[in-house]
Amino acid sequence: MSTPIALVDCNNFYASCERVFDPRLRGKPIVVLSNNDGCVIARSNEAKALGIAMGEPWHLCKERIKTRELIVRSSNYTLYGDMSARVMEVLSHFTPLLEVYSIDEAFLGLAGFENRLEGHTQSLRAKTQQWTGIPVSVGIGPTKTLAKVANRTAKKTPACNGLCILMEQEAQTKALAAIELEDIWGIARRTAEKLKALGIRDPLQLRQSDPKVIRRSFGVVLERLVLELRGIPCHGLELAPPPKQSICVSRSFGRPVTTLSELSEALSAYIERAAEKLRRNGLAAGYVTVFLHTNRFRPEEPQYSPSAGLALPVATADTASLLRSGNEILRVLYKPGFRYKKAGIILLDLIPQAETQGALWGSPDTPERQSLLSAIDTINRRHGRRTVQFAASGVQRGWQMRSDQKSPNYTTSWSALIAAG
DNA sequence: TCTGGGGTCCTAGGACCC
DNA sequence: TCTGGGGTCCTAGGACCC
Repeated sequence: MSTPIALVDCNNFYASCERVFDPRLRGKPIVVLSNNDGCVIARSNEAKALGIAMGEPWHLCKERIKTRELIVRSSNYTLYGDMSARVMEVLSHFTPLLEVYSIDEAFLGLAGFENRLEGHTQSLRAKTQQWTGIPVSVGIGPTKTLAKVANRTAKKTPACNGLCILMEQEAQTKALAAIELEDIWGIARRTAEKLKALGIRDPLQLRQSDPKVIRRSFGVVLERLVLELRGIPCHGLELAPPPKQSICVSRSFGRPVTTLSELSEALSAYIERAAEKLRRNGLAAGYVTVFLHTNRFRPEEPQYSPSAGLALPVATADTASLLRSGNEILRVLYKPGFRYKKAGIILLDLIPQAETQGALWGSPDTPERQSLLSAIDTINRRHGRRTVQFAASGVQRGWQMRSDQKSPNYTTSWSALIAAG
């Protein structure tokens, strides 16, 4: 038998968190709203029973649902993050093989528990509820995809008592027969439409289809999904969180914004937050992207959704540098005459801050500095953006340079560098 | 009037290098 | 000097997830 993988998922996580801190909410319909109280992002079972959909715009929902019972909360991510950490801590007592997959989900490797899956897991559920106040459901299968299916079955089937085990093919077939293509992890509307157009209408047909054919039409992602449905693991547990590749701060505006100065004010606030995130993670960014959006829910209005990026001469976590670059991009993107509804900043090319020992920003703008920048730029273009990690020791005379393993030619000589550039 | 925010991975094509 | 193949990088866009 293959190693069982469990998916532990907190039930109605944000709503359950609110309940932990306000027990009067128990048994009542609760919804939690997104930023600007824009739309519904969590619902208690009682709210689901009222027919409130995930992601439903709140302004439509409150027109429709007239129940005075309905309790509404704005989201409180600090609280949810804290509760999440507590839940994960409890789960770590039940296996060393723990992958924190999202704020409310974890994959657990259950090697060694094959003969007592049910007892071990029900004990895990009881302890999590007892120690954190958060109810969880568990699905178990030989692959992550089947564990996801099992978890969904556990939640939707009261007789499951919060636990569904799909280690045998017969049980897998039964569970897959009861769901739609769109219920499978990794399949959303577009892919489901395309599959159905090719005659693959349900999960069992997908499981039977030829992985190589699927790969040609849909790519490697769906090929792996077919294999996972057959019980062949393609996605292992990631026990250590992978390093961040990007940091994004974006917001919708409460009302449309038209002027450059208002956009700049908003964007600058986002950049400051992004720079704080960078520093908190001990990272520096080498590339900055800015984007704008008009209101996509107003197709009758002129639409404009530009974005542009800028490579920085040296990776930095300095707020002032990032502000300068971000606003420079914004001035290029901005066109008057549009009603902007959203803006954001994305920081990319993240490297550990320890690798940038200084910055060129503070140095005098001499011709020598210009030729150094241009030489580095050329080398980085040729060998990859991060080939030359630039380091200025600031007060000391001259510049030092470092290279990472990608660099074929390591040098500490500036004249050699300029010649190479 | 009112419709979230923060991510990842993959693909495809062109540029460039060896 | 010519040729081809293989590889990486870059960018934009699509699709999906929680």
